[in-house]
Amino acid sequence: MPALVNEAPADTRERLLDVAERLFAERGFDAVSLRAITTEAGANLAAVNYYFGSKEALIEAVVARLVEPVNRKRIELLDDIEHGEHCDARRIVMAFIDPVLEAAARGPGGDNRFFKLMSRCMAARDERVSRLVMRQFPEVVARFVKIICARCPGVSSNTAHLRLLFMAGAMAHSLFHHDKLAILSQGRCDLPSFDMLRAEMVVFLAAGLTAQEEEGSK
Amino acid sequence: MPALVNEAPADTRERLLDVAERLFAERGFDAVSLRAITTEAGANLAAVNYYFGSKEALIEAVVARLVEPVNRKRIELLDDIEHGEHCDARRIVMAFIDPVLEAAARGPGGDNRFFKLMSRCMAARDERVSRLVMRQFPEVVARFVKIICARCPGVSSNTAHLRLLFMAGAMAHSLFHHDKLAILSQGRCDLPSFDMLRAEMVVFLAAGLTAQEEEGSK
DNA sequence: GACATAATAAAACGTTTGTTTGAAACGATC
DNA sequence: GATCGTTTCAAACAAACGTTTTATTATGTC
Repeated sequence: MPALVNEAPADTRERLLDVAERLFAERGFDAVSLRAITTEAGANLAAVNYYFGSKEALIEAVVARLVEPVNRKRIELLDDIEHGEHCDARRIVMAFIDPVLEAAARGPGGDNRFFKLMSRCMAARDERVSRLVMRQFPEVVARFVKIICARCPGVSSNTAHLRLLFMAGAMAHSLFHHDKLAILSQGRCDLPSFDMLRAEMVVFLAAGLTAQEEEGSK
Repeated sequence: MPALVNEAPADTRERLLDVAERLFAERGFDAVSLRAITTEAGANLAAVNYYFGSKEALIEAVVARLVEPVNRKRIELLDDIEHGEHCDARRIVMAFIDPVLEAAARGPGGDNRFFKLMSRCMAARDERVSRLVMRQFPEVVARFVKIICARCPGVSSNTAHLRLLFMAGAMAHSLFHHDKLAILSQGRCDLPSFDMLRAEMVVFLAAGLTAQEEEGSK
């Protein structure tokens, strides 16, 4: 028994989750085989089905472990805002994106695995993940819509829902693809740090969130 | 020979592209087998490899046929703006999203296949598509960045690149997932029509595009 | 030390996948 | 009408997949 050594191999179940999380983020759910996961985790092929029952259940476990604390933190931040007096739109935006950045910072630095997996979930084109996400987001959506309507003058409930959708897309997309800016810009754009990305996102999204519909103009 | 009848069966190659486009949009590239495509297209399994060489090449052909005219139209609209005198930020946004909506309107009405496939490409988490997209977007990115810098006071090139990323994400995400608003909002949100979605997007993105970074505030 | 339970291991299962093959059918040209 | 290139077809390929099974090892309990 390796006792209390840090970086200990942990138990198999946990190792499977860790490896699966990283590989799913890097390559997507379909492109990662159970063999790739178990091999890299130093476990037997049957281990996934032993601990989780199926690959689908493993995906669910990975996603839940990832999304749940983020949404919990979001609710916390919204509580803070609601109990405060004045409220910038920026704070609403930060309540949306900061828990994601924060959770990512807790993981092993350097890689973007958290971002990638997070945005794979948020913008899930995969029906399995989509169903799970659909279950975990209504509460947080309702809370955001409520506070947007209350604090952003002239924004209806329908508009708030749509703007939330825009925010989610902008965040997921930019977190996932920001490193591709080098190619897309043909080297003409500095790669943004996360602080930079966050700051730019807050400005952009807060402006969009509080935008007033103008009359006229095609 | 069925002569000049409309809705004629067209040639096999074209039918494969049409079916593949629809199925890829609905289920994703990995989830669609060549057997599903060829069966639905009334062709033999070997037809894909006969006409395209591989499944990957078929994907490339589908995506290229889809993205190319959209980006060409974008360039056209940017030309119009550049030769005009005054320029709303809204027109820049419309130059970005309208070609997508327009191309979708040309297809068979009702289904969202074009949106879905388009956003599968734009936000491609699939490496194959990603590479192709990376090749087709730099030109249009450069043009948008140029015009944003020129017409939006105080927006640097770096910021313009990021805001373009936000725009792409917001558009792709909302076009893909707008129908899920019913579940996400638990029925509290009316499903937006495309006109509605477009109008809301223009307001939101134009505000974000021209946002000024404020000093202070955490 | 014997026993029940949990965990790991190796092997095989039945599918499904993309791709290849070789022959048959078609269409036009000389 | 034979011959050519093009297109279709049925069949089989090897590889990879998720899952299951069966046996073995480790762990903790009485």
